[in-house]
Amino acid sequence: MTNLSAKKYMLTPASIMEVLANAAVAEICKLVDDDYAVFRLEITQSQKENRALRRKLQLQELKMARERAERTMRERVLTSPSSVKILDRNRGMERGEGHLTGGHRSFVKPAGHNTWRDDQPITVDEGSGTSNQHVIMIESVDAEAAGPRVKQERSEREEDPRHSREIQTGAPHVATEVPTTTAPGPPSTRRSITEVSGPPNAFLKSETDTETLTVTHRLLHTGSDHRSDPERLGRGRLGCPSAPGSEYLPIFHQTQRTVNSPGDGDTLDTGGDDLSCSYTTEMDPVNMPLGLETQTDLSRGVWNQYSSSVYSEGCLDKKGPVIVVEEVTVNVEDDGPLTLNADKTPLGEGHSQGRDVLDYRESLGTNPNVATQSPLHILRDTVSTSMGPSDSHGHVVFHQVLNSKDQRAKAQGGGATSGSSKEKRFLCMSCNKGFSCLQNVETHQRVHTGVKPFSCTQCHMRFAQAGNLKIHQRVHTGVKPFSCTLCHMRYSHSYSLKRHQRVHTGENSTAAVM
DNA sequence: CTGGGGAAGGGGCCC
DNA sequence: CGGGCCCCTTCCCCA
Repeated sequence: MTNLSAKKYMLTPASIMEVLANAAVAEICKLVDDDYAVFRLEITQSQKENRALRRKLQLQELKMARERAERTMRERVLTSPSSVKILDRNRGMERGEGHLTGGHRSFVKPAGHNTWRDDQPITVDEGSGTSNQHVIMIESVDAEAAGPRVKQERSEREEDPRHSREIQTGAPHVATEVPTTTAPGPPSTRRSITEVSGPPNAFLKSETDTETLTVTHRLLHTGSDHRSDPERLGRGRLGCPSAPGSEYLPIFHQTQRTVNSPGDGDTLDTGGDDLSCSYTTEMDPVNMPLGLETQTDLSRGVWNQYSSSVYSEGCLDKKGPVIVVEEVTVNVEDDGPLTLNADKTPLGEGHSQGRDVLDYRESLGTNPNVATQSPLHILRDTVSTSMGPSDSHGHVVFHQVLNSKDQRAKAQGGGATSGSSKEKRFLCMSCNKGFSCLQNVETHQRVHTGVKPFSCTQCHMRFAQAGNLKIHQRVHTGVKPFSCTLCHMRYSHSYSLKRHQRVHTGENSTAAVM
């Protein structure tokens, strides 16, 4: 009774849970033990079978070796033949010594044959080794199945990690051959660009490397790689698909978009009767005239390291990754690393406009260079409450990567922390310059990226802005739509006219003195 | 002074 | 109505 009462006393919810847990554990243990016993039985049986087979094999090989030895001895005694002939007779399939390399031996020889070779009393082959017989057998099978060339390629691929990756992914061998045949022609250039966009990893590597890398990249992204799908690239206004985690440069996206943009066509029409200027966004590392030097350096240096996490593929120009931050407090440190309060980023939440949201924690965690090198981060404060968890005390420290132009731009624009900060909701992460709308900051970021999507086919000039290209067209067309009302002077630039008119008004002289 | 490129601001249109 | 995008305008700078 005392025991019972004690038990009754112990039957608290905790004790019940404990009892149940113990029962469950016991049951699980029992199941595990049963299964384990079964498995162990099977394993022991398999091991027994293995041993038996191995023994049988050894015996058979021993028997064959003895027979061979006896025959060899007999023939030696009778005709003193060469060992090669002996081998030929015995095997009937001599394949030449060239294949009997150590590597092949090790490649095909079953590990279990070591014991057999150790026991092998036969040394008749004189150099080839008895184990080579097995090698030859297996090689012959391989050779007949795939051919010598295939075998050679395989051995090469085994040395090349890229090849091995292709093998793993089942990639056609064609992929590895593409780079070797690429010529610096337009098609290859386009393709190279496409690859580049993927990873800034491959960004401005040689086309060969780029291609190879891209192929692998695509293979690794099968099924989810919408970037390589031209139809999925952005077109039109809403053409920039959100591609979180994408690794392709937006330049492609830009290519698709701008080429098909009716607005650009209008621009060309209004700009003149010439349609010579294409709005292609091809990034030709070779032909890229001027501004891309910056991009080249950046890409070579550091961009490629963070591209995958930073770039929103297809969205460099149109839509960079956006950090949506509520009530951001911005502190600018010239050389300090960028840090971002992780709580500020609505991770996993798409932007209300389908924009990519950069997981800054991940980027920073995987690559510290992200913060210091990415010109693509746009910091945006928003009043949206649906953006995910965030506290209202964001603290962002930017790292400035400023070249001379950036400095100038900053001087002009005043940066995010100066001027009409209320209006400038969008910040360039590279120079902290604030912009009133996202489009402007996206255009601005071409300053850092060096992306010039608009190219003139007549002189191969490239421009980051379509309007500048249009104005540039007047160089070729000779159109000077701006004429001075006070003199005969005509100008292609509106501001040139305005500047000229200062001459008439006398405003210019004072400005010059100042 | 002029020619021309780079860059930013902003308006208008469209969805 | 708001946001996004296109395009024009404006300004700066350099050769």
